[in-house]
Formats: sequence, structure tokens, C-alpha cells
Amino acid sequence: MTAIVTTAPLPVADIPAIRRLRALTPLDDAGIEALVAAASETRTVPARRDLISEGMPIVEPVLILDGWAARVRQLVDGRRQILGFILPGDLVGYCGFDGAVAMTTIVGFTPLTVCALPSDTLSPTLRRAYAISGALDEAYLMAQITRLGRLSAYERIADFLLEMLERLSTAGMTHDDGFVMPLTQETLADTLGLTSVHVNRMLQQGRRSGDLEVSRSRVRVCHAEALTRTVGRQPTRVFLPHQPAVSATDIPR
Amino acid sequence: MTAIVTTAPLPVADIPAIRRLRALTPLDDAGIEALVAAASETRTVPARRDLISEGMPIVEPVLILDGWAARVRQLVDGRRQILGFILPGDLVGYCGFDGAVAMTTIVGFTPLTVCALPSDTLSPTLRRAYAISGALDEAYLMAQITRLGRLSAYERIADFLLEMLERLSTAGMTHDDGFVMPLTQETLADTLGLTSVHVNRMLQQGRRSGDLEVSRSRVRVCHAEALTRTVGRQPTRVFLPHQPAVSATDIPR
DNA sequence: CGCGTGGTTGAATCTGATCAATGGTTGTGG
DNA sequence: CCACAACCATTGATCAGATTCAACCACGCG
Repeated sequence: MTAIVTTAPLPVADIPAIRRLRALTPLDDAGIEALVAAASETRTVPARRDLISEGMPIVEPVLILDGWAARVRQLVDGRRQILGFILPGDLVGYCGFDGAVAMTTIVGFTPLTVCALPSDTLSPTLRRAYAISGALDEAYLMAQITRLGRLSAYERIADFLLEMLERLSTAGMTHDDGFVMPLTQETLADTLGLTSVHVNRMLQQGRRSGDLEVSRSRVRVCHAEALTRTVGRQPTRVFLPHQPAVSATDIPR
Repeated sequence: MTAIVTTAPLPVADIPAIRRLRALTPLDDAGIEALVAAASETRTVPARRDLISEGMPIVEPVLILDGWAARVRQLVDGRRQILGFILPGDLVGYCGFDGAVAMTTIVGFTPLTVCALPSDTLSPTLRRAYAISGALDEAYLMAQITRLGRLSAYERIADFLLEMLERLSTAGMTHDDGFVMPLTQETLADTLGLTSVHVNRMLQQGRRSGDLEVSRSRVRVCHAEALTRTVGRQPTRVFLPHQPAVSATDIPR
């Protein structure tokens, strides 16, 4: 799980959560120090235990250091919808008013390592990183809506895996367009609005067409670039890139 | 559209947007004054014109005073997904970091009346109202995901109309569980991940079963309470109610 | 009056769900 | 170290909800 280097006190670049936040926006020393300090005092939550329960007041915002979690909504008749995943470097319970209650239950699919989220008053760059992270949260929800509303089963799988690839690579958790995905096909089904049987068939189709390599809990997207184009996915973007503005190709109808 | 009373300078309670924000959290005088002042200087955007375009930098946050708008995502092959609606009292472009770009296009289905959003530094209560509004935005996105992922076509329609009822009643824009909905069935279809043909059939089913009264642009939900229960909808809640905590009836599996 | 937009209807089709059974993997306890 | 139990992946057959295609109608507007 963690790297086996034990010489130095653990280089900052090896902590995926910090790596992610630094990738969102450059952090000043105060911000990095605060994160490193926070990450030294961790808490572990066993898999399948609620990290936050829907309707309960939000106590303390935390930063995910390791593990996969999800926002889950359970319907009265047993149907379940997974709203989105929460990965290392993601913030949980960071919202700006008193008396807030959790809008969804959050549960881990693996044991979770979390730490207290450093206050955003410690560094303006940290504050900015949190704000960007929040905007990305919203962007992921919107991407999920588009997937469920207008993509075919196969497109949903592909688009979802590409999103995970994008997110995990920000935290440095991918290798050669592959990553560890500790989810069952049942979980994937509850995410993508499908049945596990159909997820299974679509994964096979992805294998046969050479788009995917899927084993136990490993996924590799074979030609990420090409697949991105074929399913019409556009990468998530919430702030201005440093490149000159992208030319809008959209034709107003 | 607007009330025909012209005696007084227009009572605050008659401005739906302000009514909504006050319903979210009590506002102090500074906050109300700022809103009233802002609402006196309006701008109008014609229907079908972009209020904000995806990928463009966000210039100035605005408050919707009148009209219906939506966040829209257009796929390359012409498919369209409506992510959610923006109604009077909703905030647009209020996000906490520099260099942010719009994550989606926002277009009006009616002419929109908007005004500049008063700065959240003017009043702590205003700031709180904005934060709650933002949390509600997120809650609506999550509700939309659940609708698309796990509800049947009929349930989607019912749940959606109940949400609109809930939101519009906060702004005082409903009468006897009815409201004006300036959307075509095609638009509804692009919202709910269906085709317009199927939306039509589901609306008819709603009429036949006595759940709905739908005409031109008017909708009435006949037995809102009952319908809420039958489709298993739970009302949106992002902060602690003043009542004692609701007992959790959820059975952990 | 004619056209365009949006609503309504029917028939055929298809994507994905459901039901049911089999087989493989992992983890645990004897 | 093996045996068993759970859980998960896989496969086939059938079913159903929603789409597609194609009309037709009603209304508002230039």
C-alpha cells in the first residue's frame, strides 16, 4: 500500500492526499506544513463503517489519506444509489455554515485512513485548494448526472473509469493508465444505474474490444486517449488553464 | 408575471428571491437592505440566451429574481442533459476562488430577471444564506443522480415535480400545490433521462391516476403528501431542524 | 392561411432488467 | 492443510420498460 522507502521521514510527494492538493494549486510552506502535521495524526475507519451518516450533524471536516469511500443513498425499498466516490486527497464535511447536517451517508469500501482537515485560515493557498476541491466535487456530481441521464451502459462504464483514472492520477495513484479499484461489480452497478449482471457484460465487452483490462481489483484503460474520444468524454475543468483560452467549438443552436 | 400592486414601493415579501433567502435562514437588516437595493437594479436576459457559458471565466455572481433557467450539458453527438434548474432566489456564479470557469452553460427557458449578488461581507446572515443555498444546490444535484440512477420513469417525473413544488413554495411561487412550469416535454425529457414521447405517456398516467393536473404550462400535484410517500421521496434537508432529531429508521445491512 | 412548434398516439424494436444456475476465489476454522 | 461458507463473477433464457419511427393534431403567429 505505502511505499517501502523508510529512509527519510516520508517525503511529502509520497502522500497521495497532499500530492493531489498540490496538483490543484501551488501551496505555500504554511499550507504544506499544516498538511504534513495533520497527516501525522491519523485515524482509521474500518471498511463498511459509516464515516458520516445522513442527517447527522457534521462535526469535524476530515481529509482522506487512504482508501476508497462513497456517498451512498439508500431508498426505502432497498434500492441503492452511489452518488460519487471519495478518494485520497478529497475533503469530507468541509462546508461553510453552522448546524449543517450530512446530506448523504459516506461509507468506505476499504479501511479508511483520515486526518483532521487543517483550518483554511492557516494559508490562503490552502483555502484556495479547498475551494477548488469543492468545485471539483460539484463537477463530478454533474458528470455523474450526464452519465446516468444520457450515456449508454458501455459509455457509462468507460466514462466512469476514465474519470477515476483522471482523479487518481492527480494523486499519483496510477501506473500506466491502470489503478487499483476495490469495488465489486455490484457496487459499480449501483453507481452507474445498472445491474451487476449488465456491468459484467459491459466489462467483458470492454475486454473483448481491447479497451479494458480488468482483473480482481485492478483496472487498466488500454487506449485512454482513444477511448476518451470515442465516448465523447471531456476532461473536468474548473479553473482557467495556463494555456491560452480554448477555442469554443460549440455551435449555438 | 409581476404583481399589479403599485401602491407601495413593493413590499419585500413580494420579491420571491428575497422571500426564498429569508426562508433559508433569518436575515438581519443589513442583509435585507442589501438585497432590496440590489433587486432595484435589474438586468434582463432574453430566453434561450446563455446566462453563463461553459468554460468561460465567471465574472460576477448574480441572483435570479425571476424566470426559469437550467444548467445544461451538451454532448458532441447532440444529446443533451439538463443537470438542474435554477429558480428565483437561486445564486449563480457564487464560488470561492479566483480564475474559476463555469462548469456548465446556464440558459433561461423564460426571460430572466437578475441582479448583482450583494457581497457576502455585508452581513453574516447573508453569508449563511448563501452557504445554505450552495448546500441545497449540491443536494439537488444528488437528488437528480438518485432519480436518474434508480427511479422508474414515473417515479422520476413525480419526484421531480415534488422537488419543484418544494423549491418554488420556499419562494412563495406556488398556489394549492400548483405552479407554473415553463418547460416543454422535450425539456423535461432531457432532464429526466427519457424521451419526450415517454414523458408524455407518464404525464398521462399521472393524470389518469389522479396524481397530476398538467396543462399548457401549469402543473398541480394533487395529493402531494400521498405521492411523496408512494414514490419514497424524502424532502431536502441540509441543516438541523428546530424539532428534535428525526429517528433513523434505516436498518444497517 | 400556412408554417412551425409542441403534444398525442400506435406499432415495432431494443437495451438493459430479471430470474436462475454454475463456478471461482478468499478467508476462516477445525 | 483441508473443508466449508460467503461472496463475487459469469452465463443463458426470458421479460419489460423505454426508445424509435412515423404519423397526426392543435395551437399560436407572421
